[in-house]
Amino acid sequence: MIKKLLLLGVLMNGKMHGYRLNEYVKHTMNFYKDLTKSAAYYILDQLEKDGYVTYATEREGKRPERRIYEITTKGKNHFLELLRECLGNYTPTSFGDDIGAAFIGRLPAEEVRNLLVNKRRKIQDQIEMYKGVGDHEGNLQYVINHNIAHLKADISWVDEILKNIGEENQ
Amino acid sequence: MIKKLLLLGVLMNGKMHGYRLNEYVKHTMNFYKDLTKSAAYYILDQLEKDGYVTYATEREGKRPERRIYEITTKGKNHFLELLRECLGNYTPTSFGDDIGAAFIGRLPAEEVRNLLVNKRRKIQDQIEMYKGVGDHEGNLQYVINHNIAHLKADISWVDEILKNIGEENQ
DNA sequence: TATAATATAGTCTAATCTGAATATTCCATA
DNA sequence: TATGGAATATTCAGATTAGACTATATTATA
Repeated sequence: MIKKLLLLGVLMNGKMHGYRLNEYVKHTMNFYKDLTKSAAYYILDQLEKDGYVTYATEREGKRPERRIYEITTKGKNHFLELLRECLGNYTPTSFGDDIGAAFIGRLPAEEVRNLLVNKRRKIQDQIEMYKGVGDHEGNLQYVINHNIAHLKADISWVDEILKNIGEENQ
Repeated sequence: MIKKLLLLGVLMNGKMHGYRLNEYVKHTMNFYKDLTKSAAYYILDQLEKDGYVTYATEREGKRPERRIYEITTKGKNHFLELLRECLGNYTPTSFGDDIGAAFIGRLPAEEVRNLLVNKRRKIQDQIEMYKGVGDHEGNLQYVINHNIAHLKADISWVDEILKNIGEENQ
């Protein structure tokens, strides 16, 4: 559902073929990491079956054929429906790293400390990455800020655990 | 992978049958919403095939048969491996709601405002829910704090957008 | 200029996941 | 005491996903 919204949303900007769509998501909407190539192609198929998009086949030089997807009127309406649903609801997020935290007591404090320092570094790298890309066009800036805010919350969280582990082990 | 860690982790506390495992995750580890009943059964099958768990079939009264799963030594080692991996790495999170935000300009500001107010309320409800459950045993408290921190970041984020939309539309 | 690496464009299979279905028992309530 | 709903316990078919694979073109490198 969210992935359909994503693909329809990109197609709202104009026609695009599958490969380009994937590149676009990968580079411009890089904050969303849950869409793989093949899933995108699969979803485009679904969207086409439901009449939300149509495609024309074309070929450039001797490269493989490609399908230029275009959103239909029905698709535009559907996009707006999905958008309303997305904006008016809250999608609860599961954090995989919570599972590790829940079982943290199963490893010696010393080892946990080292592991968490690594985690912290990787979170910091992500933050630098987002800061590095500079300003995005309008709405995307919201998304970047959102992700940075969450990453900072993660840093604080790791620090809280590190602090607690430190105290327990004196 | 994360789901295997979760199930093995619960089984580290002792034997349990599938149904009970699901109940446990649903109630005690309710911060993790990405494990459905049937997925859990599927993963238990996998774990059994890989020798990480064994099971004994039993029946209580005339209820359906059930499988009591028990973690093996191999399983315990695997659990620790997965735990190290989880604690020492950072799993990037994708926020579905970001997709909506990215296309926010496709709806009139007035409508967006109303929708976001709804979203905000739902986030607030989640926060109350977490605060309502009270103190958890040791490590789970970390996880609850983590989730509350993220929810608060979401509230601030929504407020930021609301503020911006307000200004644009004067 | 041969060779390697990357970009283009998408397909395919096997693994995984979801939601509905099954079948019994327990409990409340009318 | 009949009846409807929740709890127990899992299975199954069909939807979805991930990751490897195909095949050519272009660019970089030695």
